[in-house]
Amino acid sequence: MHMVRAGLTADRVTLAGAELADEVGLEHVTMSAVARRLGVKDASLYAHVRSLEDLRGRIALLAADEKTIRIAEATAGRAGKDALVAYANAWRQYAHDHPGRYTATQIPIQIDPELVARAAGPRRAVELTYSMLRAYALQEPDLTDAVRLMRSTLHGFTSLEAAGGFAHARPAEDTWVRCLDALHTLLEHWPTHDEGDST
Amino acid sequence: MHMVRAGLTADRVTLAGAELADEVGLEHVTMSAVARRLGVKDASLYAHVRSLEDLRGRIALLAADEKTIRIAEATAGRAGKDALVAYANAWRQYAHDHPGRYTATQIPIQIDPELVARAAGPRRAVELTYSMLRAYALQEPDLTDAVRLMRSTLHGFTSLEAAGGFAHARPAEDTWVRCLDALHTLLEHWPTHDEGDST
DNA sequence: GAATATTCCTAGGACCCCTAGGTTTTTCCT
DNA sequence: AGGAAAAACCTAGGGGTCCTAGGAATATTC
Repeated sequence: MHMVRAGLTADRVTLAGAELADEVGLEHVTMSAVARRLGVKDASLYAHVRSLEDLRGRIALLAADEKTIRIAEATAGRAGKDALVAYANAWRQYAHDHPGRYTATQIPIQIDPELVARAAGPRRAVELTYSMLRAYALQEPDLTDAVRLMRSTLHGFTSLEAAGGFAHARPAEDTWVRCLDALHTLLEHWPTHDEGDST
Repeated sequence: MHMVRAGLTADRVTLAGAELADEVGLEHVTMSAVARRLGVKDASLYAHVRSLEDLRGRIALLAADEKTIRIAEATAGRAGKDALVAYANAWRQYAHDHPGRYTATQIPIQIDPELVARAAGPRRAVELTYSMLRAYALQEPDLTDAVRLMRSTLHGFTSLEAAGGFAHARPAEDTWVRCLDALHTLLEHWPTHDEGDST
């Protein structure tokens, strides 16, 4: 007659939501569905998670953390083009392995600031990118611009690829390799400007 | 006593949905909300639009058309870096002016094929990109790769920018200009490979 | 072992998607 | 012009979702 408890926790709820997102897509992650997966009534989740919006934010933070860890492991001990390729591949691979979690990172975020503060992922990710680009010896503000270009390109590519944006004519994989080559060359010959515009 | 009709049509419903998306975000575009905006009961919309999913698809196609037209107008009569900058600015400006419509173009699309066939937007967009890059005299498959890199970078940048991905330290506008410079130089010095890898 | 805090539940309101079938307006045909 | 046919819009309602309020069962703490 002992009713055994499910042992819920904010993290366990978030994880269930993340798994569900990878399986059926983030837009189908609902309170009811997560509750069903955990063998619990939907109302029970609200003791651990403020709202569906909140749950989505937590999934996004989880994904950011996981992605950062993967990139850190992949780039450890590498430098220059080696590091660049490892960084980019880890990014893309994470998006492939966890499509639902990855799309969670794209949503215009409205997350509890207190949560964000505790999550090391995003901050760590920026540091990683900067140190990965160190080999190219760029000076500020070019370094910041290069970081942003990197993130834009990687995010754009994986995002378009996931949405089926590349027709089947040429394998996305081949384009990916060439784009990394191109980024590498670009970073080596970054067009530095004198601050004064000639207009 | 004449009940005046709203004069609904698939296009008018789509437009109302698109406007709503820009105002309150695509995720808040609901059948009921669109119906309210049109002064109509939600059930009335189903005579013109198959479902909410269908409506979202139509908004995405509308956005693709509009964006393509803007880019076409902006790049008309330009070539080389001029054309590149005009193309990219038109893209980014559209995303700024119509954030809801723009995010509609990002969703992994599941649209009625018959609708897609009638919409000239996407096809036209690809042609535009190819002809814009013609000035750089790339040969296939480099041309396709360059097109994909362009789209990835532009989409990634505007998407990250919209999501608030760039901290306030350096104005996004400045980074944007530098990125366009970088893309231009990259396209001029595209790293062509001999087909055989030396491994 | 009793008091307290926590976990999970039931009940229910408000909203949303979508279908079925009826009523009113418009269009079309002769 | 008048009637038939088509289209536009409605009401009614089932089933799902999010979320709150408050109650019952289980852990935890002293």
